[in-house]
Amino acid sequence: MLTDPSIQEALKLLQKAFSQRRTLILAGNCRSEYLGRASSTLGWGDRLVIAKADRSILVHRPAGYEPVNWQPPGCLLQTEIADRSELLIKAIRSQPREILSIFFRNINFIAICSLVDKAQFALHVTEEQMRKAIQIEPTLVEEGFLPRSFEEDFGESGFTDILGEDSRGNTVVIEIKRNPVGRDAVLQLNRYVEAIRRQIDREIRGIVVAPKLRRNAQKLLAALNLEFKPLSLEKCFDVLSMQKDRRISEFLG
Amino acid sequence: MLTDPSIQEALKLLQKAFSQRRTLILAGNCRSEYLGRASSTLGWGDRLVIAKADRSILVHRPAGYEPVNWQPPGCLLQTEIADRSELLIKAIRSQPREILSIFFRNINFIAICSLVDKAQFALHVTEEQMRKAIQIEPTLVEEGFLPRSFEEDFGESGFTDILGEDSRGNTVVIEIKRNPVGRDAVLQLNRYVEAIRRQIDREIRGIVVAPKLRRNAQKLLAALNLEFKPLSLEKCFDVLSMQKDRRISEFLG
DNA sequence: ACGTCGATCTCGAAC
DNA sequence: GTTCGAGGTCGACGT
Repeated sequence: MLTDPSIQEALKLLQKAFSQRRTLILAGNCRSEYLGRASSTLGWGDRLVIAKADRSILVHRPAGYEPVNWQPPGCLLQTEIADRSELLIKAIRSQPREILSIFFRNINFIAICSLVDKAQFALHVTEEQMRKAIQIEPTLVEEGFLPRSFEEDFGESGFTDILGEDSRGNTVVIEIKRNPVGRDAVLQLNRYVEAIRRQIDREIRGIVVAPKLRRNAQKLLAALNLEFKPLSLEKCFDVLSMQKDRRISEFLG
Repeated sequence: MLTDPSIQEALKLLQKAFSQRRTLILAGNCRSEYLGRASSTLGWGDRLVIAKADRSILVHRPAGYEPVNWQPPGCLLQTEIADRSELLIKAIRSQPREILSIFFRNINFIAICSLVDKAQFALHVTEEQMRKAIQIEPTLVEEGFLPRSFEEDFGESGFTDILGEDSRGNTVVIEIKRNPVGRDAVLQLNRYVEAIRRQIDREIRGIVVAPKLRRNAQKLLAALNLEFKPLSLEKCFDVLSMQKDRRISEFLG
């Protein structure tokens, strides 16, 4: 940890941090250039730079969620003195070829630390989990629904989320979305249904399962003769936690 | 700037930072919970928390480009003591309703600073700029191409990038992509072309303009009777900088 | 407010 | 390696 270091002191510390694969936090006045998939320039201003142990690097402005410049994990991190008085950090990626250069003319502080984080991140109620909930409890779609397969491949048209049959034996194609459904998802489902119609000469129903159907997609859905089944994330969560409880009680005897 | 502060010291500093709308950087051992559009939990580990003056907050693990938890700008930031010995940071957003809770049991350091950054960020050669380049130099599409309108609305099918005519007076629909084109973009163009065919009973050509056409999209393109015109970002950049030079020389007289 | 679309998207999984 | 779809996507722009 250094406060108001000279460029020379900073250089030494950064080289140490990079070679030892430690996490670096740096606040200072800098400008930056990026050249690669696109190109960008950013003039002088106070920013925060974070270089992680996995050799990813982020440049954050004092506002906004997203970094203004960055390089993904695995890049090559270099540092040197530029123009005699500026500290230059270069982050180079080779595939695709991209270079980020950050020039500092003043440094507020540098912090170097070794962070240990082995914890498991768990995100609940994703589309995958909605599918599992339907697998456990097919009536979430409708009474008598019978799932036959999950993530079926249909060649150039991609995948359906669930294929099954309704109580009358009709083929049912299901598209699951965790977010309110717009035209995109309806068209996507339609492509699957069309692809299956080309293969099977039978009655086929297409159902979008999601928390909500957007108003602008309603007409399209009707025009394509598809259906919508509302399913809340809370409901999925309930089904999944019930399953979990059951597994625990089975385990306990 | 505080190193190894007590929970009480940290609390005071954070409350000051939040009320004064300053940038906060904090490294420590924490766990977190998120509930909102989805829900997530993350166990104990060393992480970096950044709370900005615009009341956005990021939680970074020691690896990866993306924050593991976050809250976008404008959220409500609160801090308190939880379970007698833990520092709790709550970040609450109301639309949509989302709550992020971060519990610290140890704090390595806290840095608070006022960052000033008025610089303009300039990103070069986006799709918008490719469109401008074609507007300036229509032969980038083909000899004799005549742009008629840009970003034309076609109701439920969305927008075309450029509408125009070729040298024989045929209507031309153009879809611009800055990245290699896959099936998605081809299908998107096809939707536009179909939508126009429904309105106009004339010969219509659909052209995808992009740096590259992916192999998997070639068959689909041919099957739908659409065309591909390669256009590199460099070429667009040249045209745009030439235009800029011209504007400067016009300005100089 | 909602809807649409681009992004240096990132990330992961499947092939 | 490439390709593809999901994301608490974010952010910008339009209605």
